[in-house]
Formats: sequence, C-alpha cells, structure tokens
Amino acid sequence: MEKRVEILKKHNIRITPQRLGVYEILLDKNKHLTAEAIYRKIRVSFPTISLATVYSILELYYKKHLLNEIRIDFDKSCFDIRTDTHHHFLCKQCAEIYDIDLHPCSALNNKEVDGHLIHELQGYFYGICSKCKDKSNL
Amino acid sequence: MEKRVEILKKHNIRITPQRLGVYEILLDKNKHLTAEAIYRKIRVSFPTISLATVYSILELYYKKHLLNEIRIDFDKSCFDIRTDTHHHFLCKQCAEIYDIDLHPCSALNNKEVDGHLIHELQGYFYGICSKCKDKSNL
DNA sequence: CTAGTTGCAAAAGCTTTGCATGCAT
DNA sequence: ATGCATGCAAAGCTTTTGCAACTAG
Repeated sequence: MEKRVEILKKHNIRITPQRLGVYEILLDKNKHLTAEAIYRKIRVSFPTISLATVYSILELYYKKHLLNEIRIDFDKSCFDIRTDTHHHFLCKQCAEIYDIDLHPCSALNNKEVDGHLIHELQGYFYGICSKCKDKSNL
Repeated sequence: MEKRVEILKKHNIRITPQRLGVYEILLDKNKHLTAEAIYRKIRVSFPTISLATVYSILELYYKKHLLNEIRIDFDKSCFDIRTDTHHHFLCKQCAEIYDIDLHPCSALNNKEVDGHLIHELQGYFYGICSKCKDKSNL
C-alpha cells in the first residue's frame, strides 16, 4: 500500500482521489499554499472539483493534525504540511513565505508568562528575502 | 491645546470629531479592539458614523504609524495603539488578547536568517490565560 | 473656498453552509 | 446498503470602493 494512503488511513481518513490529490500537492516542495492555489493545482487532475471541497479537505486534515494553518499574509490563510515546531518569514517584496527553523522561545513551551500558560508560539517574521535582496543589488 | 489633538496634528492628520473619538477609544486601557468593536463603542457618541469611516480612520492611523494591526485571531484584525515592539497572547478559552513584553528575538532585528533580512517579528502566543486558569482550579 | 472627510450602499474576497447526487467501504 | 464525500449555488463575514453631501482649515 502506498505510504500516503497508509498515513491517511492511520488517521481514520476515508480515501478518495480528491483527498489524495490535495495531500500530494501539499507534500510537494513543502510550499505554503492558499486554498485557491491548491484549487488551481488540483483542477489539472480533477477538473470538476469545487473550492468548497478543497476547504473541507483542508479542514479535515487540520482537525487530524496533518497540517498547520498560517495567517502571515493577513488576507488569506496558507496551509503547511509541516507540523513540527517552526516559524515563518514573509517577504514584503515578493510575498513569498519561507520556513524559519530558529526556536528562540522553545524554552517557553508549557511555561508561564505573566501568569498565562503558553501552549504554542507562532513567530511571523517580515522583511526582504535573499532573492529580492540579490535582485536589488545587481 | 489637548495633547491628543497635538499628536494627531504632528502627524499631519486633519482633526475631526470622529477621528478624535476613535483615537480615544484606542487609547482607553490599551485594548486590542476589532473594527466592529470600535464601531459599536463610537456609535454611542456618533450615532451616524459608518463602519467604513472607522476603517478609513484606522487605515490612516496605520499609515501614519500611530497603531499596529494584529491578526492573532485569524478571522478578523485587531488594532493596537501600542507601536513599540511587543508580542501578543491569545487565550484559547476566553479569546482575550494580552500584551507580551518579552523580546526573545530582538537580537534578530535587521539581521539575517537564512539570507533573509528581518525587519520585524510578530510573536503570537496561544494558551490559557491566568484568569481562565484560576477559574478551572476553583 | 477647496481639498479632504463622512456616510451610505454596493461590491469584493475569502470562507462556510445546505442540499442533492454520487461514491467508498 | 448506507453513511460519508463531493459539487454546486448561495450565504456569511470582514473589509474595500464609489460617490454625493458635507466640513475643517
């Protein structure tokens, strides 16, 4: 049995071609895609799929802890198949999102700050990415 | 002249009663209010004000660096009159937002990570706030 | 006086919902 | 066989836009 199918089954997810398709798109290059972007990609293989189905699949995966939702770009959510602790960087110029693997606050996990119990930290970094920096230095 | 009027004038902002009203609401207790919440509050003094005007005032203040927009609660923006570096905590139970004055990453400002130039970090902490913790321990 | 602001209504964009049809197990 | 997933259309929310009437300086 395929590994991806196994993983989904392990999470009690009923296998459908659409679900496998979304899963593969998310796995590909670990990108941070919007629902719309996933929709555009999956329509190549499933021309009749609807955006509502994409959202429902994403919500299912989120509830099963198979993906993370990030909102670094305020207007719309992006979906990230990496579920281990990491943070994100948004380039103000090209709007590309990068993973940031620093863990400056890992010591805070399940600790208290001002009496509040910290379960999780999402670090959103903003700036200019390496590619855009290189371009402007030409 | 009132201090608040002075501040707005210093930023080349034309004074209107609505603009003063929104500014006062934001200053009051340094809360993190949604546009809708500000709208509900200001309608007490200006019953004919529209939500579009509230948004336009908030956008003006944002452009003049008089406030920060935060999106810790994914669905909607909150507006914060504090513009110095700090982070935010969202209680998963009561949805209250608190300021977090830790600066774990201040050393990263204007430094590079993976070749990306960091201008700014927004830290979003999630967990259970002190009040909710106390309640569940009764 | 005149440019800039307000208020209203309508539109835009992302996301969710309801429901009939169809499919996985 | 049957409960669940899909696809479509419509609705829901937050936020933005266009425009005529008004107002601050």
